[in-house]
Amino acid sequence: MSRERVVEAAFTVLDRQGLDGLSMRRVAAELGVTVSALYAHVSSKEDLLELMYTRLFDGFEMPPPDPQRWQEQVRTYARAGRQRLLTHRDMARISMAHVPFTAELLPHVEGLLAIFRTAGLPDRIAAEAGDLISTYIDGFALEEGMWQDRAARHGGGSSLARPDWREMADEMQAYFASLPEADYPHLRALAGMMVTDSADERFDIGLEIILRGLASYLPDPRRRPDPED
Amino acid sequence: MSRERVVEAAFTVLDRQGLDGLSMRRVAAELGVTVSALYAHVSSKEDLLELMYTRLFDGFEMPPPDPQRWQEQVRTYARAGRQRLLTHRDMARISMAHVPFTAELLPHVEGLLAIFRTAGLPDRIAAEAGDLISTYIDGFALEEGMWQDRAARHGGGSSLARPDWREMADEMQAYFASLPEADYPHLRALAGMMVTDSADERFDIGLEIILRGLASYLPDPRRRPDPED
DNA sequence: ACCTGAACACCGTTCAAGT
DNA sequence: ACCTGAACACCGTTCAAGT
Repeated sequence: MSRERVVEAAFTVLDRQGLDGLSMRRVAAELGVTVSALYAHVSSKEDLLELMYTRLFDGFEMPPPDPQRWQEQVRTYARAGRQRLLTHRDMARISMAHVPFTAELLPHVEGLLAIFRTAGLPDRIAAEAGDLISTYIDGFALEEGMWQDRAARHGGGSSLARPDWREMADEMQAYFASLPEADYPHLRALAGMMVTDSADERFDIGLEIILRGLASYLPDPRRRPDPED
Repeated sequence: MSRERVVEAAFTVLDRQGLDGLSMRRVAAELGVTVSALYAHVSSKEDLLELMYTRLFDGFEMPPPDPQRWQEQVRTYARAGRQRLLTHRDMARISMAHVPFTAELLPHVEGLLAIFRTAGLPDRIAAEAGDLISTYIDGFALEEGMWQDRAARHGGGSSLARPDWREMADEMQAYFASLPEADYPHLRALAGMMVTDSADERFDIGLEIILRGLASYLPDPRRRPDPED
């Protein structure tokens, strides 16, 4: 049956039932096989989850570091990372529970550190930068997934129905608008854009904050100047 | 028996067995009671987890925003957040699965946004900044917890034994040092500080990167100048 | 080499029944 | 008002047995 087919079936179950509904028994059922049969190809559920995690990086090559374009390279890496996490339900939760220090994933870590270090960032900053943007990618995708789940649950009906964003956004708007003005002036002031801004925009803004912070550590003033407010 | 006692017992079980070992049955056993008895005080396991999450913020007041000291206020908030997450095992995992948009937690969100907005950050940046540092705190504590678990498992013996950091660090050092020099120059160059630097230092460095990024959006040049590399 | 069947030690949740 | 006991529909993992 091969490891590959087990992983594939696991992704199918994951997309249908979510991580909480991903059981070895359901994966086996998806393959038309008994549960115990899985253990010939996979040593445990955790092993299977790690295979799924590793799968995420398949076919994604790190570019050779270009000091002149380091910010653009990081942007590309981060956006691709988020997109990969969005290809399967609850994938961010799986990603957060793992660390890329395995043989297959180390080249990616090395490639990211290469970008930071050849850009001229101090070692201590470069060492932390990798963790920082990885955490950002996972964390953002995790929240995104939580809102999608919530919208899907509210939107009733079959689990195949895609989330009803309109209704969800209106509901959040109404909630924030209902808060006492005296106690929540800032939350009310920002509620609009927190709800209406697209996730892509918001992702890029957070990314830009981190990139500007990193750029501030460059010895020569290659840092981006425009403080467009 | 009261909700309070149930939550307390849940924390006891959590610290002993971790989140994966936290079951309603064990919480009941801790209280000397049948499982079904819990459902008189708590509507579900998810309800209990949410109570634990909310508990984390108990007794933590947000300071009135001071535009002159906004960076220090954010540092204090972030460090306190991480410390709270470290008071119980796997607490970061519980935190990441929840969103602070409940009645008890909204004042904290408001307080954080207040600091960013009165500091003079543009609204779009302020709106994203809250998520960004919350994600950073949770993500950092999550990783920290994973290393602690790994160290505890490696350190054999009873589950009460605190992790053997020395052994763990040496092992990681050896692992990185064993990587082919040609393929992993940057990882090898940074391995030392990734392993030896204290978690407190590393947390502050990541926090500083974010703060510098935020500061770059201030209209007036209150941004911190020193590019100490 | 690969799969089945049965078993073990667990889960969260519900609900009638007791006090 | 609070708890028990039993039941239901699930889990991950192991292991002897079959082909």
